[in-house]
Parts: sequence; structure tokens; C-alpha cells
Amino acid sequence: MTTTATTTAATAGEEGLGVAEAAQLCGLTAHTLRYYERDGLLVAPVRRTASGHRSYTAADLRWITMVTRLRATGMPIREIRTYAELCRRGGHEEERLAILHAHRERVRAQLAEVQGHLGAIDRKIDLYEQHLAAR
Amino acid sequence: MTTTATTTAATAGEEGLGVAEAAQLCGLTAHTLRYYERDGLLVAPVRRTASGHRSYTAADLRWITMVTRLRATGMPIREIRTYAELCRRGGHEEERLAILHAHRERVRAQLAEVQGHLGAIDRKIDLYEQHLAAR
DNA sequence: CTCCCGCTTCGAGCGCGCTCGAAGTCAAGG
DNA sequence: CCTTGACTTCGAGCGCGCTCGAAGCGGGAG
Repeated sequence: MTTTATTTAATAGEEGLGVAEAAQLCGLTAHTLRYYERDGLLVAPVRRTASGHRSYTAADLRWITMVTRLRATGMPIREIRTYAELCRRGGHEEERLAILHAHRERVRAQLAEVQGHLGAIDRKIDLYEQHLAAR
Repeated sequence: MTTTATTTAATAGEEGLGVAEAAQLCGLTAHTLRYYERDGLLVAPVRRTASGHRSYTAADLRWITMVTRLRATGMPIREIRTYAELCRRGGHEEERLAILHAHRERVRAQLAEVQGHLGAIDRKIDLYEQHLAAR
């Protein structure tokens, strides 16, 4: 594991993690990380070592972390791709902000809805507990 | 629309809605409602009129509403089916309660996680707004 | 020199949750 | 009697987000 890290890291003075390490840090699989890159979710293709292996920088990891946050809050892949494209081309700050704004509102709404449902589930659980206690 | 309601309702003294009406009330499609039934998500098959049409009672609608709550909070179809089966067979209160308990904890955890991500998104938005204001 | 291991690309496959269309039935209205 | 329209069943199809396996390469250890 440390040996593996050294494999790539030693060649470039500690900078750059392999795909497996990066994946583990982000809570994804190597397959998924490559898939995200293929699918244009990354601002730029990840740098490669001389032998063609991906080498993830700290900036790559920060971006990917943001992607996981967007995914975990339900932003579709397509929309993340759009956002990434805007970043890639530079500028477009208003549009990027608009995407984040819209997403935030959706997430807030969904959060409120889930909280409402959770309340109903709580009440259902209370009923079961009363029912079971009454025996 | 009111005419449609009468079609089925008039035959049985106001009790029982057609699939389309029930679907609309629950925020689902008629296709989905039939699919749920086929898939065993309902405690019992919905009653039929003489002509074989489904007729949803108030109790059906309450159950389906619960199903939509469970779905909206991310419970998988399979698990709802299991829960429905336990209800169908009668008894099994502890197991039903256990399912709801487990689900509640998952939902709470996921809620907390999403709130965390939302905070990060908020901060990102702030950065953009500062950046744009600084022009 | 050979072995092994982790990476590479590519394309197919999968699980989930619907979603839809075709073809047929039935009851009421004109 | 004929049309209309909401219903019925059945099975196929789809969109999403991965997930996986095959086949090949390159570089360090024994």
C-alpha cells in the first residue's frame, strides 16, 4: 500500500496519487473514477506518468470531492458535466453560479420533503411501539 | 374529470376510485400504481368492480401514501415488498417495526450527510458571489 | 530474463424503478 | 347498433449510474 504509493510518487517527488489511492480517498472505486473522467465530469483530464498511468493532484482530489458532494445531493451526471464544461472553458461564472443556486434550492426542497416524510414515519413507529407496549 | 369520477363512483355509492383518480391523488401514474400492485407493494390486491376495474378505497390510498413516503425517503422496492408481506400475513409486528426503525436511522444518517454537503455547496456559492461582487 | 502487479482501454452488462405500447374488454351515450 | 373512452393484462424497453471482465502494457523485484 505504502509501497504502491511510492511506486508512482517516488517518480515525481511525492506529487500525484495512483487511481486506486485517489479512489479510496474519495470513497469511490478506480472504475468509477475513470468513468467520471471519460464522461467529462472532470475539469481536465488527469495528468499521466511517463508510463501512461493517471496521477491525481491535490487539486484533482478537491474537484472530485466536490463532484461526490454534488452526486450525493442528487445532481445528475449530465448536469455535473455541464458545470465541468463551463469551468473547463473558463469564465461563465454567472452560469456556474446559476447551476449551483438551482441545485441548492432543489436540495433544500427535497430535504424539507424528506423531513416531512420522516415525521410521518416517526409517527408510524410510535403507533407500533404503543401497540406492542399494550400487550 | 368530475364525469370520470362519477363513472365508477356512481356504481358503488361513492366508495372506490378508479386507478387514474387514485394515481392523481397519490402523485403517481396509473401505470405505476398497477406496477406497485403487481410487484406486491400493496397489502392486498385492490378490489375490483363487476367489470374488473380496480376500485381504490380510502384505506388503499392511505397505504399507498405510506408507500410513497417510504419510496421518497429511499426505501428500495424490495424492502417495501417485504414490509407489505409481513403486514399481509398479519402479526410480525416486531419485524415490521424493525424495518421501520432501520429505515429511519438510514434516513437520518443520509439527511445529516446531505446537510453537510449542502453546507459545502453554500460555501462554494459564497465564494462565487464574492468573486463576482469583486468585479 | 522472467514474473507479477497495477495500471491501461474498450465495450458489454446489470440493477433499479419505472414507463410505455399493443391488444382486448366493458359500460354508457348518441 | 356503434362509437367512445377508461379500463384491463402482458411484456418489452428505457434512462441512469455505475460495474465488470477481457486483453494488453510497463516497470520493478527475484
